[in-house]
Amino acid sequence: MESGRLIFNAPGSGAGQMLFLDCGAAGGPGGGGGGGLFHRGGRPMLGLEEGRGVKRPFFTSPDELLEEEYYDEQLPEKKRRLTPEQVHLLERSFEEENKLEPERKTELARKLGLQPRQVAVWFQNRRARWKTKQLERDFDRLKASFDALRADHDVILQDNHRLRSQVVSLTEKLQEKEATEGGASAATDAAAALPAVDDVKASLADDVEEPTEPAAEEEEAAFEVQQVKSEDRLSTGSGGSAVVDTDALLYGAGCRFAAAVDSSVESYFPGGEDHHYHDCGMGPVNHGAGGGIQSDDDGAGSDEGCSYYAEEEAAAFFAGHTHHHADDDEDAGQISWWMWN
DNA sequence: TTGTGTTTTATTGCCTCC
DNA sequence: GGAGGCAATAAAACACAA
Repeated sequence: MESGRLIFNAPGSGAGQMLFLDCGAAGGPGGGGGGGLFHRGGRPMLGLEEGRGVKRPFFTSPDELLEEEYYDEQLPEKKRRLTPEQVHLLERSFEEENKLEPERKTELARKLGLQPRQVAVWFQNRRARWKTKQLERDFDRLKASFDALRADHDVILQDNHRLRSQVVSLTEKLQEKEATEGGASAATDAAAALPAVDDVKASLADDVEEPTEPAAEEEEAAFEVQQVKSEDRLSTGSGGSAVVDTDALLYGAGCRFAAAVDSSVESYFPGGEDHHYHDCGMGPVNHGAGGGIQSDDDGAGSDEGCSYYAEEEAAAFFAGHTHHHADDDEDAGQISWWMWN
């Protein structure tokens, strides 16, 4: 499109209503923005004159718009919004397929009375908006997962504290008896008391999920170190048999969190070599390979890249913070930071 | 009316793919 | 090298509260 008369749709006048604009030799505005379309690398762009000083209301009656005089005097102005009809058709088209092949672009432009370039720009901006929304949805899902997991974690912590107290009091009782009575009768009592402690251990061990993923060697080592630390803290008697490993519980929770995070974010975060978002679910409809929205649970095949970030971060977070569980607010702050960064 | 925040339309520059 | 995509950004249009 060279400079000259451009066909433009009149806002509020329906898709078929055209406006004719006088476009001077378009000098592009410095930097982004500015009104109208200009030439860029051979692409047609719309150039609009500036500074007529008279504004036409967004919705103007068709009668007004049909008056040639009106156009001549009022129209060459700033950028103009598309009509609701135009937007509706564009939205429908976007729902069908969020990418625009040249034929479809031309056809849409013809139907809407727009420049193909305008259609392309609209799709581009629409994809950007969709991506932003998708990011928000992913964040909400992630936050919900985190909140649920945190509640779960709090319950487990409370159980843990209660059982620890139980173990300590039983141990103390045992030691008292050993000290006061001594001899065979105390040993008998102790033997009677111990199964209860073992039961506690056994029930807790059932609660603790084994890490299902083959953890990295470093993480395993860290896990073992923390396990030992926990045992050290608790070994007040009974040969350390009464250890309830909070860290193991948290490690299990961490794995569950990583799994939750993984399934939540994989719909957005880019994966593999191709960083195009559609590989992680971009697009309103999945039209064959490489395009459109994926359902929430069809990401299994593409989770190599998509899940990496979340899983690693979550594992690192829990591995590094399991012994800080007393300070829950700090943890919350850190996980929030992680989610925002 | 005016100031301010949000949305929409469009440009620019860079990148990737063919 | 051209075409097309995306991120960042500008600026007009719009919404809304004071």
